[in-house]
Amino acid sequence: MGRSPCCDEIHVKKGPWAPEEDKKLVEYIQLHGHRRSWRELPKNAGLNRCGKSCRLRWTNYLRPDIKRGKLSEEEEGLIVQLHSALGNKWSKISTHLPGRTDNEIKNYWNTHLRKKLLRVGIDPVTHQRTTDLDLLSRLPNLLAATAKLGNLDNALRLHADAVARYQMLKGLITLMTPSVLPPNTDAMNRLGLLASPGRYDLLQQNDQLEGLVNGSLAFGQDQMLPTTPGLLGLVNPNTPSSSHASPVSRIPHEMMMMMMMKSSYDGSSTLTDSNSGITTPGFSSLDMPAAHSTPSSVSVSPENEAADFVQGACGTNASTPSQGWQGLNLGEPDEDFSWKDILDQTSWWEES
DNA sequence: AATTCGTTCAACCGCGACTGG
DNA sequence: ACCAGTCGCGGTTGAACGAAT
Repeated sequence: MGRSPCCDEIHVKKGPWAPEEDKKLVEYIQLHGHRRSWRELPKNAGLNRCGKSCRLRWTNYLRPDIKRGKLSEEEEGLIVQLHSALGNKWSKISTHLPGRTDNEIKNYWNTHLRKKLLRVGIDPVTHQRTTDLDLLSRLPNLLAATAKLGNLDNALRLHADAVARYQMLKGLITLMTPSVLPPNTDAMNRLGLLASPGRYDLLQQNDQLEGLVNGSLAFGQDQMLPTTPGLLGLVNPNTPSSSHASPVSRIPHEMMMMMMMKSSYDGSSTLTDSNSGITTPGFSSLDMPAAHSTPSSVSVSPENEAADFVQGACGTNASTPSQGWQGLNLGEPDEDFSWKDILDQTSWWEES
C-alpha cells in the first residue's frame, strides 16, 4: 500500500488562484505565519486548497519579498555561472538571487537562457562550446554528400566558407592567447570561454581544422575535394600545420575585431577591447542569432545530417540559402561587409 | 477576421529527504 | 531502527497570450 497522495481530498480546488483566495492566504499567513503546518493551513484559513498548493502559491507568487519584472543582465549572467557550477539545483541557485524563486529561475532558464546558449554554440547541460567545431570536424563527410548530389560548385563554396569560418575561429583563439595579445577577458567572458573548458576543445581541434583548410583532408571515401585557388592561398602552404606561427595567428587585431563584428549580432550592446580601446558595436555574446551560428539541433543520422546540411547551406536555389548553416555566405551584397570582404582584407594582410 | 503556431509561466505531480514519535 | 507524515525540489503540463499565416 503506497503513501496516500497529499492532495487526495475530494472537492479540493485546483488550477489558477482567484484574487479572493490570494487575499485569504496572505491575510492568514500575515496573521499566523506558515511554520506550523502547510497541511493544516488551508482548513484554518478557509481555503478549499491542499497545503501543497498553498505553499507553492505563497513561495512563488504571494511572498512580499518577491522581485517582479524581467531579470537583469547581471542576474542572467549569475544564473548561467551558477548553473554551470551547480546544475539544475534551482533552489540553490535561487538563494543567490534575492527575490527570485526557484520556479522563476527554472522557467527563465528553460525558455530563455537555454536557447541563448544553444544559439552561441554552448551546450546548456555541460556548458561547453560544441556545435561549430563539431560541425566543422564533420565537414568532409558533408562535402562528400554535397558532391555526390552533383552540386560541386556549392561544395566548393562550402569549402571556402569553411576557410572563412576557420579564420574567424583562429582569430578568436588569437584573441585569447596571451603570447600573441593580452587576453581580452571581457570578450572571453561574453563568449562564455573563460569558465568553459570549451576553449581547450577549441585549441585541441586546431590540427584537424588546419588539415581541412589546407585541403588535405579527404572528403568522403573516394573523393578528394579540389583546392580552391585564391582562398586556400590565404593560408601559407609553406607553414607547417603544427607550427604555432600560423599566418592566421598574425592577423592584426583590427582584422580580428572585424571578424567578430561579422559574426556578431546587430544588438544594442558593444564590445570594447580594453587593450586597443576598439569598440565593436552590436556584440552580444548571448544574443548571437541563429543566422550566424550552426543549427542548434542536428539530425542524428549521417545521411539526414548531410541532406539537411546541404539543403540548408546551399538551398535548392543557391542564392537564397534558407536554413542550416546560414552564416556561411560569401555573397552578401545587402550587408555592410561580407565574408568575402574579410577574406579580401585578410588576403591583403597575408601578402604584405 | 479566423485559424494556427509558438512562447511563456503559473501550477501540478511525483519522488526523495527530512523529522518526530 | 523503523515508520508515517510532511516538506521541498525538479520535471512537466496546459491555459493564456501574442505573432504569423
